[in-house]
Amino acid sequence: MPMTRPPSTAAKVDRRRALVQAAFDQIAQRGLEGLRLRAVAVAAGLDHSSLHHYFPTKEDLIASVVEYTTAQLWPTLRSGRSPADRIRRHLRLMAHTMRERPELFVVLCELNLRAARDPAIRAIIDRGDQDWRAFITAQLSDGAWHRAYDAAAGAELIIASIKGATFNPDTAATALRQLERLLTDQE
Amino acid sequence: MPMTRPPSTAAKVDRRRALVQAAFDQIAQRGLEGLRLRAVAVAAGLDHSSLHHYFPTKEDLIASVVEYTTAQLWPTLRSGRSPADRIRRHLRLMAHTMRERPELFVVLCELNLRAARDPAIRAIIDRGDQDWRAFITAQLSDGAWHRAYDAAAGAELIIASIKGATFNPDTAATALRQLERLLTDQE
Amino acid sequence: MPMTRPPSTAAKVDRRRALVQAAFDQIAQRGLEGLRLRAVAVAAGLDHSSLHHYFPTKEDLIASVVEYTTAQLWPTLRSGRSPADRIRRHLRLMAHTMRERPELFVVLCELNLRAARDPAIRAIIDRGDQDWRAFITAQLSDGAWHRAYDAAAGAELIIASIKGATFNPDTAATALRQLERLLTDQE
Amino acid sequence: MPMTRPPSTAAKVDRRRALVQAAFDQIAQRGLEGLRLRAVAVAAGLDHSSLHHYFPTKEDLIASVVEYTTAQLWPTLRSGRSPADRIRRHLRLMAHTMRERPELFVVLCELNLRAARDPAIRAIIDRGDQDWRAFITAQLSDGAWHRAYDAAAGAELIIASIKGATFNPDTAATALRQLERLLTDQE
DNA sequence: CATGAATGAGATTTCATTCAT
DNA sequence: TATGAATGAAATCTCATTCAT
Repeated sequence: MPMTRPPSTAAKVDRRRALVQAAFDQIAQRGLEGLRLRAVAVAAGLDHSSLHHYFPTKEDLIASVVEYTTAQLWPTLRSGRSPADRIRRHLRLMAHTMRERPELFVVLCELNLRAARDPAIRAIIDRGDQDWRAFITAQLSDGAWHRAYDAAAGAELIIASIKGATFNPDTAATALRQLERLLTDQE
Repeated sequence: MPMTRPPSTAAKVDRRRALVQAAFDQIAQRGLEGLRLRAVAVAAGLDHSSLHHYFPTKEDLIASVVEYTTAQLWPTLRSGRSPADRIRRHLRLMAHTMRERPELFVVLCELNLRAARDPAIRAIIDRGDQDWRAFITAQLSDGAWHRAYDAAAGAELIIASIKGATFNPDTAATALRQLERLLTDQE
Repeated sequence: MPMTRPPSTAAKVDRRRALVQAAFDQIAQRGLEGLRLRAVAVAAGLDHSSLHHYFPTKEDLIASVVEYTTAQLWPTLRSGRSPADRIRRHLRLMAHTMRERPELFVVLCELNLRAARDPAIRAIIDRGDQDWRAFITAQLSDGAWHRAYDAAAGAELIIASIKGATFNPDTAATALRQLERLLTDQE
Repeated sequence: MPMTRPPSTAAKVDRRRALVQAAFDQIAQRGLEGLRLRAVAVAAGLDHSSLHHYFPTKEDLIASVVEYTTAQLWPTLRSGRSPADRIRRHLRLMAHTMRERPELFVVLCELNLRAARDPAIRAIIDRGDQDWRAFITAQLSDGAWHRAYDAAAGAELIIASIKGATFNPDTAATALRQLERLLTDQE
């Protein structure tokens, strides 16, 4: 029983989006390992064969999920009046997001892990990480950080803490709050 | 006529160990997702069916790998003369191990991720984490840490940093060194 | 807003021709087994769905390829002043064509093979074979051949030799030249 | 309902043979294009998954079919008292086999055709062809053939005729008989 | 105990074809 | 008329697991 939907350009974009979203959800629930194209297609409301119309291969779909996921995160940057304020806001926003949208970090974690073996994913993630790193380093260099310290090293610590906090969602906010305190007490 | 070697208890233990080690190696190389029982059996030098003799199900084998992996890490604790020294040593030892035996952390990462969906693995890992957490908290409470801070929160930060540092092996040492500096400068 | 060109009859015929030619090329390169309608359509410069407008089903397209292919071959007959000369020319022309346009024979071979299982194709090919057989038999009966021999049998031999020579393009000319010598030495 | 059969070594060989035979039959009936592993497995009386136990990939199975098929043919050589007699017997045996076991030639034809695009098959077939060519050339050089002619060229003609005769099973015997007459009349 | 043959469930991918627009 | 989205059927291959031997 063929369901006919308006195949306008907008619809095509919607379909792609729906598929990516569905794939994201699946990864969040069952992990990259448990990602099944059939399930994704069903969740997006179309035949598993049609999925290949939009994403010829599974890797293509995953790549889109990587882009989608990282894109969700970076808009959280950039707000705040001073460098120190921006770092503070960033840490809190991350902790907040971990509570509100834990899937985001779960999926990111999955992707980070696979990136270790998949250059294609590695590339996309690295791109995002570069921006992230640059942002934090800039704030630290710009006064959010005791001059005696190395801004780059500080950025690595912040990034590591955030990534690692993901593994224990319950205590993530606590850990990041402690980091914030440690950093601001240096000023 | 197949030669049946007398399966002494020692030999049996050796076989199990070999299988777990082989599984660990496979996970390190190909990820949990790429873990194939046949490959494990071959690497351990026996038939894939014999593997089921020692580990009836795949999950059983993985559980043993979890135990093996965590067990590799905790002996690294406990050395050092003062609490602050023990924390310092711990951080450096972790950074050192990340360089020397990165597989340990790769595998741990894989297992941590799966733990999110697998209660059995979750339990084993949590057990290890408890000890870890307890050790760090103890040192922090015991003077390794500025009194104004919360030892438990500090422990969470340290754990998160270490776990997260795994994702970027290149900058792991830098990040942890920075954390160490931040902590010790509080004294 | 898609530009709809007036599909004049001439253009329509051209489109069909282009499709058949493209299909022929595909078969030559990838075999009947590797014939993909989408690839054909792309090669002919139109949409895969438009192809179905000209050839409702894959079989229809193939049938047209059969006709096209056989049609390419028979014009090579008929020249020469005497029966013996015509046979000689025919053999040489065939050998020559095998070198110059090997695809023709490759495709013919593919079609011959499928003809064994597909009556529709069988019919078209047989029609061509009949003319071919008749032509050769006529020449042989007409003096190109030692009277003691059976013209029909000779025709079968010639046809078999030519078809079989296709399989080894390198030695095709050699084989056919030998046949020619054998035949003419009988005169 | 698991069917348990004696998994002796002999049985294993039998199973492989059965699978190759079944594959051969399938190719004879439906062509290489129509070869379906499931159908082969069913015809051989086992699960389609078990087939992969014996032949990891489809190509492996096909390779075995190529060997099996060519092996069926060459034993037909070598009998006869004189070179001329051996050639005569060879041609008649071929014609006879074409009538009695036409599948042999159908399959060979399919394989020859695919050999044009598949080097692996090409290699196996070429090996057989070399022996065949050598045998015929030897007989021709050895007196089965008028000295004025080139033995190698004669061999090519014979091979081409036999291969080509396959396409028209009805007239194959006629064509080959005519070739025989042509050759022997040269003596 | 150890082995290898066997299975069944399932995953990705391909492709001819159809249906609205 | 031409397009591209959608479908369903099917095909190859993988893998954990089980069962005789």
